[in-house]
Amino acid sequence: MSHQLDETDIKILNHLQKHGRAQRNTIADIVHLSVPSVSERMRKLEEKGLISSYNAVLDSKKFNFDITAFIFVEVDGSERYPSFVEHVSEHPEVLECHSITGDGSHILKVRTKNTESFEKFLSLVQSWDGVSRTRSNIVLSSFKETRELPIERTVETKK
Amino acid sequence: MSHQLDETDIKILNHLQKHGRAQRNTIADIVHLSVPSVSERMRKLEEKGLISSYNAVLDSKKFNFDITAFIFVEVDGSERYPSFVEHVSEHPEVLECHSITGDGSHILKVRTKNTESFEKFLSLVQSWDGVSRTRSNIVLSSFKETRELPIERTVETKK
DNA sequence: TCTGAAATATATTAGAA
DNA sequence: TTCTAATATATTTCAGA
Repeated sequence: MSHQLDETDIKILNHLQKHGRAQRNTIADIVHLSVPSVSERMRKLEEKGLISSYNAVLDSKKFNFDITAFIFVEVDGSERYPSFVEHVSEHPEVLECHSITGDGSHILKVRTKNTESFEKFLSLVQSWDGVSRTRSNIVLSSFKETRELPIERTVETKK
Repeated sequence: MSHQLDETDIKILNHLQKHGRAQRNTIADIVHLSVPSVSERMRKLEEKGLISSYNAVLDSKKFNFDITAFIFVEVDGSERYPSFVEHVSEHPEVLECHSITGDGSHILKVRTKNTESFEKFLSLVQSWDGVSRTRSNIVLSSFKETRELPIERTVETKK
């Protein structure tokens, strides 16, 4: 099944990607539609699951999360992947967990308050069943960090 | 300067991290305060910059973004970092760009529609001044992907 | 800071084109 | 799908504790 989105839907989505709490009348002005029309479109976009969620993004620095790191993990034996992923999901300091091609089977993006808590978490990861090696890259500075998708009019969406 | 957040602020922030468009009366019920009190607290949290932004998160799959990859880039000579970062910032397929410790000077998180567009972007990166090497890890599957911070009551925030 | 009541703004529903 | 008008909700303002 394939959704068809027009220019207006794209504009609405692009505005919501940047302004998640935007009011319907603000969006109505932008797309030159009435408020009920915008409401109806938003409802459909949400219903179809095109919008996964709305989130407030907090300022990491102001909450004293000083360490961001990428950890490459080599988990030996794919039969151990599920238990690894389960461990990961229990730890909120893990912002991302992906299985990847190339060296290492998984990459984690981790955020902690300081080097001490990072080191502690790293040790924990290394203690998990199947974890044979890790390699960490600590972030020194971040220039861009977003989840905004570059969607366009010509984009055909599916499923 | 140091902010002092109480249990109620934390609850509000945690709810907004998961439900960015939550209404004030819903939050008021959760924290057992009146709506004006919740409004006032939200206003302050935003004003202090603790909340950086509110965003709608779109479903990558439904928009046919099939490729997510991490690219390690080695940029030779730190005097070339600024031009590299500038290039990066012009490309919306780059979701993240960080300078890091260890091998490679930067890591990019990139999202494209398909392998073709990824390959094209990778070639472009390799053509930028100062880029001497890249190493890519393509994401096979993602188990967790969030920007939610694990904030708690005891957290002392600063600045 | 908080609350409740009033005023205002925003969102939803109904009905027609 | 869209609109306008009517209704319902939500938010803000403000007086008072």
